[in-house]
Amino acid sequence: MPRSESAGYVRNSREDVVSAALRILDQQGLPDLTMRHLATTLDVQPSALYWHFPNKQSLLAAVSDRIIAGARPVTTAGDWRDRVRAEAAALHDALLAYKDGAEVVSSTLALGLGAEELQHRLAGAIAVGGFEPETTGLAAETLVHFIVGHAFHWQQRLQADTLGAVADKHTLDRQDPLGPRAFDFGIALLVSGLDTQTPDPRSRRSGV
Amino acid sequence: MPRSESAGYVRNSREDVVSAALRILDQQGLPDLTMRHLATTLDVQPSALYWHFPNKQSLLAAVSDRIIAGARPVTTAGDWRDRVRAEAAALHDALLAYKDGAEVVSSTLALGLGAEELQHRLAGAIAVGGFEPETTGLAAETLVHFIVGHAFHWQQRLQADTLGAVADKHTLDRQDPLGPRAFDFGIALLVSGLDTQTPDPRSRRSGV
DNA sequence: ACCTGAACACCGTTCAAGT
DNA sequence: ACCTGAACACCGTTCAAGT
Repeated sequence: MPRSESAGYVRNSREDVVSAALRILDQQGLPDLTMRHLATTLDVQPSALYWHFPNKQSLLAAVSDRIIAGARPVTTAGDWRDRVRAEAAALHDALLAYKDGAEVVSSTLALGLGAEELQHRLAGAIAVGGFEPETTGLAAETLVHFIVGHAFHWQQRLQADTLGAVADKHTLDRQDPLGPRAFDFGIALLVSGLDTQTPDPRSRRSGV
Repeated sequence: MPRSESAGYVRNSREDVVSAALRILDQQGLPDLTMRHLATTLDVQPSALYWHFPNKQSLLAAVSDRIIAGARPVTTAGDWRDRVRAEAAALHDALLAYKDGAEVVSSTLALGLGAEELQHRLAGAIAVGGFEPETTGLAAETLVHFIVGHAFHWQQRLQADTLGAVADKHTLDRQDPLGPRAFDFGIALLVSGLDTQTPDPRSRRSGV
């Protein structure tokens, strides 16, 4: 919350701005997250935002970081496969926790402006399996592309369904009856593909 | 090319508009692909574009379809694994053939407005392996997310490097020394994960 | 069948100045 | 340390009308 002091205007911290941006994102969506709209909800002129951030893209990067930081922590129980699955699920849920969250993170990630924690958490889980650092990094990158791509796609379908006034209750299931299963399947495919490279063949598993 | 006839203005077909859009995309990039700029290059008022497309999003969907249609055909030689790898490589190259191509296709795909050929081609290759239709569809979807996500990320890094005036010639390799290998690795991971589910276990392979 | 012309309701960003 | 005020250079989209 912005603290008002002796100045004749509201004083916001950088974190206040990010919080307000997240509120707009969640309640209205990315198209309504404009610098002007954001300024209005903060009771401030649009130009004031440029004291906190050099441009909109870096504001979105900060928003991305907060979305990823919201991913629940994961228990360290189980082998590397269980941990990868748990991290993947936690990050997936974090992307879905805010409207258009996956899209924001997707673009920030592509621009290389943030959200590195996504990859770090997955790499940490994979590393438990004792893979080569290079293999670990490559596998984490692959998982990131899948997780973000899936969440982006899924979130859009959810919203299209919400907006479709005429659509009966089963439209969503018909256009992708595999919706929720697609995520588990993709993760299973990647985990078993990685399993194929386990440094210790004695612990290798078969089947998905 | 637009044909001019007896009317007092240029007459463009829908395909002329898409071609002009692709030219802007490739030469200037997505941020410069505005309806107003596009109209200017076609010697037309912005409002004229709305006779061909209901909005910008559907124009971008048509652009996406053309980008995907540009993917080279693939030989039908080899088993399903070879075909999947070949299709994946062809689609990857098509996404990279136009500046910001992956980003355009990514958003179109998420919005469910086109680019279905991407998934169809991959599903066709996977189907050669004789998997259940549901498995085939899920695997194709997983591949699409990875391919598009990787291409998007990679394309942005390429351009960031091009723009970075001060960056020495090895900046790109340093920020992702695994760049070109990441794609092959991801595809290998997915193919071997899928291999794990081969209906005929006698043809199963091990190792990546 | 395809375009003009004019308008509406917006954008992101800069910069000198204020407190 | 954080904001105002005013401006610049843009956007996508609509709609009645023209040929």
